[in-house]
Amino acid sequence: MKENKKIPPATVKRLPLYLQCLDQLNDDDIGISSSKLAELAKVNDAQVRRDLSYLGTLGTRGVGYDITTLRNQLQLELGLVEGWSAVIVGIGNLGSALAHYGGFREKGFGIVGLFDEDPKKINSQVAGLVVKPLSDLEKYCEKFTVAIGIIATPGQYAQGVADQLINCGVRSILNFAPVLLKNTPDVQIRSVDLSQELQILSYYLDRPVLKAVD
Amino acid sequence: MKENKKIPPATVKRLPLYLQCLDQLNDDDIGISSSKLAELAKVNDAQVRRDLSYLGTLGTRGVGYDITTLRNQLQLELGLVEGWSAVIVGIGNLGSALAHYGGFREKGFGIVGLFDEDPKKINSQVAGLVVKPLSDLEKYCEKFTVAIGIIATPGQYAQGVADQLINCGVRSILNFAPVLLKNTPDVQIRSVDLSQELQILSYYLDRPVLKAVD
DNA sequence: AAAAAAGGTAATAAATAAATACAAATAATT
DNA sequence: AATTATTTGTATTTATTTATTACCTTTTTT
Repeated sequence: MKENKKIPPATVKRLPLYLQCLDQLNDDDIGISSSKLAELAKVNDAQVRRDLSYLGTLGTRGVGYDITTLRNQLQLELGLVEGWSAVIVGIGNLGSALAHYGGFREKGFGIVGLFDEDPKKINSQVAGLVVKPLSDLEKYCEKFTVAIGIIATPGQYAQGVADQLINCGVRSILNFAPVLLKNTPDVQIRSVDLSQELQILSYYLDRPVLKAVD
Repeated sequence: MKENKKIPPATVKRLPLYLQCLDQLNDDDIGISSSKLAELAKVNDAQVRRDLSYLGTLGTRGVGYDITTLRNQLQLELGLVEGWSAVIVGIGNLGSALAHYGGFREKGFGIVGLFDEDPKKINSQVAGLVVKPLSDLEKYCEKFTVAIGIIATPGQYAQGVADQLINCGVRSILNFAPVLLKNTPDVQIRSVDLSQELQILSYYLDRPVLKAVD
């Protein structure tokens, strides 16, 4: 099942998970079996093999998967070797936390700009970058070919910021503001709503036996 | 379809979304139809009706849903009126941002304690609370009947913290550390991995036509 | 009285996940 | 060298979950 680029969304969602599991292994481990990886990722072992088969023939029968090869292929498929540039808009507590978050750079994403409209924040330094006004956004997007916009503004500004980002050619948006952004063709939008996550947990607080969805 | 408490996980996940959509309406709106709500939440209108039917017979045929009733029922079902207490462990940039985040209190969650092991952070004030060492966790959990633990530590400490939380009787955990926590019976664990979200976006950067899963 | 609007729900379709099975390749053992 | 055990890759089936369609009922409007 090679070369066909239609990887099911549910599989795509698990690929970063597999990558994470590989990172948790000992440095001296050289190979891993589908059953071991399945155990770490808490999924079925046949599912691991099926998921990975979408990336090509990576394993060796009777042996397992070479960890380095597997990691490389996962990174390649996820586009983590392209060195995508990202900007963060809204440098409050959350935006600032995101700017400091090491996990982004580690995975190949470079934060190249921080933006805010608050005069008190503009020109201040956060995580080694100078916060700029939104009017500089277009300039930055051109200069750094920004691929990803991260929105961490209060809800009421999020749609406006999204529009500006899209206008500047940004095709992927990760939204932390607690609002639903308008869909735009050819633009991928993912939203993480912290309080919604807590609300889902809250539902299951009364019902500890039930099983939640990821 | 009343009284039966088996609401499908996919539906539970959408309930906070519906609540959010209601908040975006004008104050003078009194009622809403399933099709209007569906438009706001970007789902199918029959789905809205089916989802809401799990909460009982809330609407009126030919009329629609009364917004106040709907909001109350959603909050009730999600347990947002119980006033759950939560603690945050790991007061770095992200933990600090979470402590300041107003959305939690707004939805009825009270952050009653902040914990960290770094001596430089212990006894410092963050968002009006004093950061305490983990050794105080048990005391707090008893005193405030803490229901939810939020983990914002570096990955390597997350499992240990989770174990301690569970040990103190906490039954729900929201994990921001980039690791998979062990499953424990009767404990609900939700993980938000910021870099995984970005990785999923990254996959679709090359393939703007495909549709991602939530 | 008829038509339009809107919820509730049964039935169907689609997507996802899980399980099974087995051929093919490799490694270990005898 | 032959046999046995292991493990991937994949086809097939089955089950489960989720989403959509269709239609009936109730209410409001004309």
